[in-house]
Amino acid sequence: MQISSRFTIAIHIFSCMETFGKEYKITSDFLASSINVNPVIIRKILSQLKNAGLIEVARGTGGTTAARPIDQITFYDVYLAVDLLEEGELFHFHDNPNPNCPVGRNIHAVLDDKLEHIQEAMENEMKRYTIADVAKDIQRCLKAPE
Amino acid sequence: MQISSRFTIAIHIFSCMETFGKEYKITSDFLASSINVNPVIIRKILSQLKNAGLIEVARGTGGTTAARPIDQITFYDVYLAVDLLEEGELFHFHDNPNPNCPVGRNIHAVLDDKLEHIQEAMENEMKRYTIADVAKDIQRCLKAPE
DNA sequence: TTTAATGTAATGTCAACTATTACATTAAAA
DNA sequence: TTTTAATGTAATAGTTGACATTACATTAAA
Repeated sequence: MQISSRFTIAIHIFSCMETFGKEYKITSDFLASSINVNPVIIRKILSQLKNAGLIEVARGTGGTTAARPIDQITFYDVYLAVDLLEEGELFHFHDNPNPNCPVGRNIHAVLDDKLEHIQEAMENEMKRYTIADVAKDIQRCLKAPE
Repeated sequence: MQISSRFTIAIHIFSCMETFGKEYKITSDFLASSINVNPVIIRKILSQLKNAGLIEVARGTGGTTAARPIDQITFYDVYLAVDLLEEGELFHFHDNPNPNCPVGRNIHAVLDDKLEHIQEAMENEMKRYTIADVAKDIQRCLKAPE
């Protein structure tokens, strides 16, 4: 199972906002064209980012801006916002191990902390990257000779 | 999107092999009863573990054993074996960013190494745990007073 | 030859992802 | 005030993967 493309799309959205925000109004159609997915998908993700307090979206007139400085928006913030986990658990544990079996009775207690450590390792690495890092690298690409 | 329960089931399987292997023959029915899923699901996972060279399965007579010392079988080995990733990629990147857009043209190049680092952080943590760690903790639970 | 396994094909249900159409709502601008 | 160009969201659909289940051919030991 892969992590949904909503995550990379969300990063792409922020990158467009940063790169084009001064020149263009950032609408769902504009974004859909750069990202190449349906505008309704974009609006859904924008809605999630808004609910997470990461962006502001103007109704009626349209347009989107970051709700705080982009060097304070980490990959982890975005990851949480687009709602990729059920109950915050990266691993889907099989639901009903047999309580009458010594292993079935204890497997959860024994595994849980290890799985948490793994999830944390991933989340901590996600916290190390910000939208600003991406925007900066995009700028560098644009300035570099083809 | 969560990581499939095939992973925790596989760990459970190894735990049963280690805990009960000397006393019982470890069949798919035996495992299915401890794990509480259909025996065919177990056989599918056993087949994946076998293909990855982690276990040996006896046809006809039945029974399963680890193919090498369990302190040399890491969570990462199991994770790879149960085939959770497409092309080894944890993140599903949106497929067709617009090549005519400066951001769309560069987003992949800019993001890929960051996503790899995140994936690696998770995988490295997975390599730190072995089946032996789990088996040992199960033993401790069994000895402890209720 | 019997028996108790594994291996696997076929089928089904369900949930999530992504796409798409349609339209009510909004707020600025004309 | 009307027009216009957005957003918000419901409804529907196709596709895929997870997991469940039945059925049965194959295997190898007893």
